[in-house]
Amino acid sequence: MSESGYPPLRITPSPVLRVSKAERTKAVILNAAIEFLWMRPYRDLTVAELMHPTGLSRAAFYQYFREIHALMQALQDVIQGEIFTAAGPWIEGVGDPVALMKETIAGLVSVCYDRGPLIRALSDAATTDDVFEQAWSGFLEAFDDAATARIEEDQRQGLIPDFDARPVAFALNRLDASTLIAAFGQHPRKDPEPVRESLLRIWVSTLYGTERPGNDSGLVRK
Amino acid sequence: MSESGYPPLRITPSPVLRVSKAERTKAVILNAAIEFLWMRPYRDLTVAELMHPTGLSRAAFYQYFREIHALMQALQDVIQGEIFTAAGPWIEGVGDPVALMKETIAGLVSVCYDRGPLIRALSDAATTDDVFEQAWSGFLEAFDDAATARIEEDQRQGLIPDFDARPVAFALNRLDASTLIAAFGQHPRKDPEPVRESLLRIWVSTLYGTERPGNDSGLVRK
DNA sequence: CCTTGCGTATGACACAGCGTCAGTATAAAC
DNA sequence: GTTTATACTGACGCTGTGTCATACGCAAGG
Repeated sequence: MSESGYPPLRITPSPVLRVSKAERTKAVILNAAIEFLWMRPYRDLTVAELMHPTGLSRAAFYQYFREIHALMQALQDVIQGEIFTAAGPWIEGVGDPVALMKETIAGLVSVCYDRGPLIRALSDAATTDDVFEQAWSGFLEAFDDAATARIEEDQRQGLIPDFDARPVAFALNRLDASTLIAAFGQHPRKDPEPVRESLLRIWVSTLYGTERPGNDSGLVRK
Repeated sequence: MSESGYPPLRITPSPVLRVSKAERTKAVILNAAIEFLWMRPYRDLTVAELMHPTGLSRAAFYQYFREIHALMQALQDVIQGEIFTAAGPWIEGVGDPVALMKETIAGLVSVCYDRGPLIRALSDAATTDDVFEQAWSGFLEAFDDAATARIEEDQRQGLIPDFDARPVAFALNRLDASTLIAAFGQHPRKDPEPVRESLLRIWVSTLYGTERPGNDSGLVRK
């Protein structure tokens, strides 16, 4: 996991040749935004301040993004991918669901620790524009769908008790999002280990029953 | 619970006589804000639009509030009280902790349903100003302290398994806050019943163990 | 009935940030 | 080296903020 003080992400538009100037400049702006949002909150982001370190004019920004939320959208696209990937094991995996859960939570905590302030910026930006708010909650809802499906599947297999899956999935996803953002969204970030343990405890207790002693849950999926 | 379409809260400065004009005018502004935020998001709130229905000028606003976040602070003070009261049973109560939990969650869901859009406005406003952000997270942290103390007390009595209480309390509080705001923060609000059930399920499974059949948990506090 | 005084309210101002546009510079194509 | 397309810019008008100096209105005192 990256140390505080340096932004952990860098947009590089195709390492191999033949990239239009436009694409390169867009990446420059995106990286300036990442740099900015790594150290300072979204509310301080203005087009002028964003563009200053690039040496380009304020107006140049509008060549590449219709407005600041379009830039946030681009940032979301990048981070969204990382998060989906991290969540993969429990969502799609086969085998002991508690072990998969463990893996997924660990991955989520790791990504959110590494990207914390950026993710917080996305979440903050979502409250300031109705279109981008849609995009952000669309992202969260995609998780609701996935978790709901996973829970219902495990209910069919008798691994999870019978309850209305969607609102529980909804609540558990909000739990993750807001806990991770609150814990890692600003400097200094909290210690990730207790966060990981708590989230794991809550998910596992809620879905697969409480207090499993060993590493092996005794449950197997599929 | 109040029906959608009408703001559920009204500031009335001392029903009995002898109230300065200043206090009355302040209440007028506060009520205008409540009315506004009941139907429209925080991002649309401007001083001009806020003051228009009061018949007063924009400048008059600054006689009563240094800026818009001071008004939000005043709103927070009102709502914070309601929420603390609702949470009382589990935080301070004596007896079966699962029953108390049930009561507390029901109270929280009820208040947040009734005040949903206003609470969301507070939470949105918190991202746009560093001073008010402090105030809002101070409110949440007060809950962390209370829940941590409650969990540790129940751990001492052997009602809750031994784990690091604070991060779990932290996570469960973020769970409540963000789930309730996401569910009831805009029109149309979600059906409160499934939300209540899910939150209860998660809290109880995590703290007092899973799957208690009857109404009586068999546990007793104190 | 007319002043005086104080609390309340206002129009007008300077400032910050946004998004646009007509026009200029620069790179690419030939 | 000229033409053409692309990238970039300064300057403008607009919306919203927060702060003045000034005006209003109404009670108490002359």
